[in-house]
Amino acid sequence: MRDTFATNPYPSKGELVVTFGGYAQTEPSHKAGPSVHDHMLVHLVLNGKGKYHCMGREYKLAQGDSFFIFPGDLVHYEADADEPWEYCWIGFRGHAADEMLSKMYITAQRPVVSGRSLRKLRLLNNRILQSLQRGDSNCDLIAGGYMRLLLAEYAGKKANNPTEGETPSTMIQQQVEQAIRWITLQYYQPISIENMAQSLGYHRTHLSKMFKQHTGFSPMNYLLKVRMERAKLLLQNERLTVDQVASSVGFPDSLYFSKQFKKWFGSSPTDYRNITRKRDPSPCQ
DNA sequence: CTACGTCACTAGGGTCCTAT
DNA sequence: ATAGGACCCTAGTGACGTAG
Repeated sequence: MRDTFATNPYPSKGELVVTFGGYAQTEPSHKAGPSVHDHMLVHLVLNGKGKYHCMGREYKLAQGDSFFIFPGDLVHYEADADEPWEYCWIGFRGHAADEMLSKMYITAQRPVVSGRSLRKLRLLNNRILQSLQRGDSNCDLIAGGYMRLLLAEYAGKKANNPTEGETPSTMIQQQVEQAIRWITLQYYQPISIENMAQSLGYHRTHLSKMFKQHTGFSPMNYLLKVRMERAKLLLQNERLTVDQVASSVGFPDSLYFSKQFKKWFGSSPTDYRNITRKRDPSPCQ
């Protein structure tokens, strides 16, 4: 099977909507991220090995394992150098998805699921991908249906609830997670770390230290990362000017935004837009 | 020992302005 | 739209103190 990517051309505003899906046989040590997503993602490892980093923890994954990515969480993952993983993924959103996952105890603190039938998971992933590739007016409905079956498979016979041996997340971890949520919800507004620390009930200095210790990023860098990832997505919308994109991600000054964008990605916003336009002339292929 | 606050210092983020 | 320079202020960080 060749590397594949398909988007849902008619995404509804339903409670559980599949937005895109894909398949890839990665190169050795291939890296994705660190990045923040504005939707949920589930990856199923079909073959090989890799590592997934989420909330400051590392998870080693192999065939049959799945990992979830939650909106607003900074994550990265990497294929094994000797046995790079082959995986498929589904992007989805909707308030029901959140609820379903938390009922299964699948959270940012417990993002990995093992021990489910690889055959069934692979089949459902394929069905979702095929329905997106067909791209007809029913694909949203069909993909959404298969997505429910997929989540039911993850729910499985035995719940994914915490085992006794595992330690619950500490107060500090919870505060850092709260700070991350705060940033991902407020990134489009002018944010001061002082304000954020105050609203979370901590001293600015202390919060910065905790944040860096748990995420590897300073709060300011993390905020910048969230903004830049979001800007990259918005730039794919041809109807938005650079100025509009800048103000949508919390930069009142588009000049300063351009500088930061170039510093972050190595090309200016307009260059980036031109490059992606050339590379991917039709958004839903 | 851990969690948190305070202080002082420094790097660089953010803004403004001008030029292209 | 982008680049570059100047300047001010904010954020990051290390060292140290305090409370439980």
